[in-house]
Amino acid sequence: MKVTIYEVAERAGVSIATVSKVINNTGKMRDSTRLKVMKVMKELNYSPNPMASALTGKRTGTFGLLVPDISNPFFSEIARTIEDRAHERGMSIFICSTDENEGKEKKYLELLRRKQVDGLIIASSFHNKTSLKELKDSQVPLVLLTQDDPSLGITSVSVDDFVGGFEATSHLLSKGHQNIVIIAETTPSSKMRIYGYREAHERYGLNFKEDNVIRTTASIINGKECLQQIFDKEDIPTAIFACNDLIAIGVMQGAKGRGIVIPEDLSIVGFDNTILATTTVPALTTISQPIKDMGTKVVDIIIDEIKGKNVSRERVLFLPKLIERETTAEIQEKVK
Amino acid sequence: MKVTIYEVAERAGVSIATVSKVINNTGKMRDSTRLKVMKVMKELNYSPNPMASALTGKRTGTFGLLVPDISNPFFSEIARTIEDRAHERGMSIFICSTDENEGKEKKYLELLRRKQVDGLIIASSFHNKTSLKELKDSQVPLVLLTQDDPSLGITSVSVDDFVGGFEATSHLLSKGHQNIVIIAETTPSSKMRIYGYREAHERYGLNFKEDNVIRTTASIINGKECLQQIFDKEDIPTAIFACNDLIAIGVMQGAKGRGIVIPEDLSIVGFDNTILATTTVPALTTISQPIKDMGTKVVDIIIDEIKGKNVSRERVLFLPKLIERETTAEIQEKVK
DNA sequence: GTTGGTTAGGAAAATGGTTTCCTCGTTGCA
DNA sequence: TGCAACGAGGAAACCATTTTCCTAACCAAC
Repeated sequence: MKVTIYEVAERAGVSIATVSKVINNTGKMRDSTRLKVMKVMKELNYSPNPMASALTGKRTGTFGLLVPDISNPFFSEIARTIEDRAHERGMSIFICSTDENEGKEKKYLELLRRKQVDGLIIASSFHNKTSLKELKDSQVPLVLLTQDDPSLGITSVSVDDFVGGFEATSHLLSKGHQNIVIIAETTPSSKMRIYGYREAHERYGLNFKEDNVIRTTASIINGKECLQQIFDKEDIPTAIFACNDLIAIGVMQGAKGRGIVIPEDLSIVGFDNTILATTTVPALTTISQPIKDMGTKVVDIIIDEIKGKNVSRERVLFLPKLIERETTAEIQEKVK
Repeated sequence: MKVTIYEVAERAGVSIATVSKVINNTGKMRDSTRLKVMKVMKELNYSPNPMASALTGKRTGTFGLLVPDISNPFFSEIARTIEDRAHERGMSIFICSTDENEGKEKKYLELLRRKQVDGLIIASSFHNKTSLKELKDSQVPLVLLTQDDPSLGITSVSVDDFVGGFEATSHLLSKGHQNIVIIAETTPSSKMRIYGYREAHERYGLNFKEDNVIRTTASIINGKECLQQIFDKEDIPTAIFACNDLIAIGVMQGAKGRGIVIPEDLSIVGFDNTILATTTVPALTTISQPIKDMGTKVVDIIIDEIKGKNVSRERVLFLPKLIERETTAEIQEKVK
């Protein structure tokens, strides 16, 4: 039922080898022949079977995208730009949500290899560095997204987390806050944000307190719990820098439950600038990542790698930007 | 470099035919043979090349999921449950965002056919009924998700939109609202919600006014614009039923810009119960769809169809549920 | 007119499986 | 002991391509 290369060949009065050459634009032949074949292909609305091509070693035209969780708005937003760019460039993507779980990471990697994806975009932060190294050594075109571990020497595109952490913290410090808690994930990018937080403190001549660093994983509920935890202690902060919007929102909800008024009693800065940051009341001050640029760039890079260009490892860092909305205020207001 | 069926056959001292039979669990053979082959497969960590299998007419183990926009939280949440269930059952998915755009729908359909997906889950509401019919006739296993057009006679799983519209409106009516505007999309499911809205009015002995139906497409900005539009007219409603959370949030933002207080001045009900409904302040009263159940069910159905079971057309309707939060109030409060 | 160099285009192997017969050895029964 | 029936496993065709040689035709030059 599907039209094959044989039918095209027959109709055009040539051999399948010739048709194949027309398809791939290889080999030499008379223009008249090429044109004739192309005409027939058009007539028959023929397009080569990707499975068969893949079998003989050609690309599959697909790549895998590993994210922690596609239902997390940050990742669904970036997935969308990746999807668009990929299709623009003739590729399709398999999306897998790993939940940052080692078992799933491994399983999906296995699966994607079997599907013979041409490349891999990894936005899930492999806690297991070994498997990442293996992957790198195994020749599969590979780009890290949203995480940037210099020690691995893998091409990556991400936001400058250090700067992001620095900006967020500086913003808070500039408003007079001195006791700022940072709620971070256990990922490398969070680590860099913590360094930025630390650096900002130093610039302001303040000491970095290890106690002010809380770790959790990204979810609203976790953010809420952290808030509880923080306010159950005696040393209550005046500001919180949450390493992503989900956590920030959890914090906001927790605060509301406790009758803490934002930003008067507590300033909050998030990270990612997802759609969620615009829908809260008060709207969330957050650090924005240039999602669209990042998605586009990462696709372009992986396609280059697939095509064998650009063998040099590249680390692309986009600049984050503070989006000031309504969850941060001068410390004085509180004193009032 | 990849281990093939030939190597397995050689190591096990059998022919590739036998190995194939072991893989597919077909044919007769001595248990000892089967075991031996299985042992070798394990040793070599062999798994069959899906491309080769697909070439010979077997399934590819993939299916396509067409959604309007994966960055829309409702769809990313449902995509996640679909993804999980699909992987559980050994399938992978290609996700495509159509933006409800005819050109893209067509393009992606074409693409997915070429990729020889085993089936299609369509959550994007094809305005072009013809191509949906063609699809249906073309034998590809097909399930509609989130939309349910009885006239098409295609297997579908969705929420009972009529009931949803009815519940949302009844809730508002029961709170004393008499002038309720409904902001709907131009999709079949919105149509059913409008019917529900209408039915609820009739039950309350109220007339249905065509003027109270506003149409737009799903986005925050559109919701905002609708609010403007509504309040620029002389006949101002006391409640708005938005056919999805995005629009509802737009309405809330628009209201805030105009100094309209929710729910005192205006009650709002959304639809979908996405994560967004929980993050607004006040939290959005909305109609929830059992996303997890729907995602799981749709995957199970499509797999049944792929396997050739369940040829009878099935229409699964899940019951929506009103989640009362903080954006709806008794009309009296306003009078006070 | 023969030789040699190009070139267009084709034959066939290879890719990694599935599947349809076949064959051959064993068993059951008369 | 002889024959049919059956069960285990293999040979080979097939799926839709790509790719590597080949071959034959053509032309120029000697």
